[in-house]
Amino acid sequence: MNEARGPNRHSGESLLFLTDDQLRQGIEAMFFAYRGFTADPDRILADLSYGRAHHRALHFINGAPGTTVNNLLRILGVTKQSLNRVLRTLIDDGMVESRVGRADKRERHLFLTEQGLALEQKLSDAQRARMRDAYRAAGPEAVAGFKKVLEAMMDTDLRKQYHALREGRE
Amino acid sequence: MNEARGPNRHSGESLLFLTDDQLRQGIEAMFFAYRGFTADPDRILADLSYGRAHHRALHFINGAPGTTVNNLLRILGVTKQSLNRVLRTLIDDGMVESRVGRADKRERHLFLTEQGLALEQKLSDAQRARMRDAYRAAGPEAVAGFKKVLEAMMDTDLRKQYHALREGRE
DNA sequence: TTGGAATGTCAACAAGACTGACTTAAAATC
DNA sequence: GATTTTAAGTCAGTCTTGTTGACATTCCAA
Repeated sequence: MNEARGPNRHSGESLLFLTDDQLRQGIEAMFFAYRGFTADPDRILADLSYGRAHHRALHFINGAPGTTVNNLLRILGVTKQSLNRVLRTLIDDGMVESRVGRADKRERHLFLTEQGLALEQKLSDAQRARMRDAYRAAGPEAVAGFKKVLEAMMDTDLRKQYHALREGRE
Repeated sequence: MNEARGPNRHSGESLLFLTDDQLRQGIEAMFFAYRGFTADPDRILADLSYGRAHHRALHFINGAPGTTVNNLLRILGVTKQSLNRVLRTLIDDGMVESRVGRADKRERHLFLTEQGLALEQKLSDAQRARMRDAYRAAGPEAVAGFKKVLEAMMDTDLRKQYHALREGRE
């Protein structure tokens, strides 16, 4: 509405995607998409009396086996008290194993047990299935754009961690 | 790794974006990007002893002035008790006005007050600024792909609501 | 007029985040 | 060798935001 007036007027078609309405639409798309993004694992977790926090821990321990508690803390962006509660239940339930560091005995290195690996698989299968369907429906070019925008949306330090994770897997 | 073996092997480059590793990367991108997405308004809200729930309510009331409580309930996907608590504080603080319906007096129509409008502006300015920077950095084609994938990721009913909101603004 | 729908309220509860203070053990530094 | 710093864990308390369940009110409609 009123694209020719107001502070967001623009000369050519090329900037249409930067109007307030377009940005607002993007914000709502993020909101609704994130709901979908978490919906499938949330359903599985509810039956196990686990929450999203447990999923996140499982996900990142799986992605970087042997990671330390401090490392995980940085990635998840929560306090150690908050993570500890979640980690405690996962260790008690035999999903995660905590091994004292060899070089530095203060550190605890975290690993998924077979059981933990199975749960992580189950959760990420559900999440990947939705991701796969969305990717397939949108096509490879859209996926490239999707990642490009998401990456640009991250905080600088989070973007670094995102890249560090990728490199660790190569 | 091992793209030529395993259950996710593929014949051509065109499907590279559907490997488990690629999907995992997309999942992490969503996680980190959503953190960035909420970071700026969260900082503003913290000073006002409001939370994300207040922001969401303000956002959607602003986008559809006069909406009913039930309507908002559907969009936000929370229980009325949960919304009511948030709405109560916003009404008490003079951010939101609740008017009894004219046609149906059971319904309450929700509007932002001037003060509420100002706060919503402040919050969405911060969020839009990040969105704008990300859009600008990624370019219009990437933005188109971004929206395409996000939309495909939504639940069917949420996608309908997303479209309904867009149509309401035209 | 009676049933059902929309709204609101009270109470209780849980997950998951937070802060702050403190301990233990080990490593690093002076 | 003594001191400081770091990593992890723990205890206690708080806050937000979500949940159920029960119940009252109002009002539309069959």
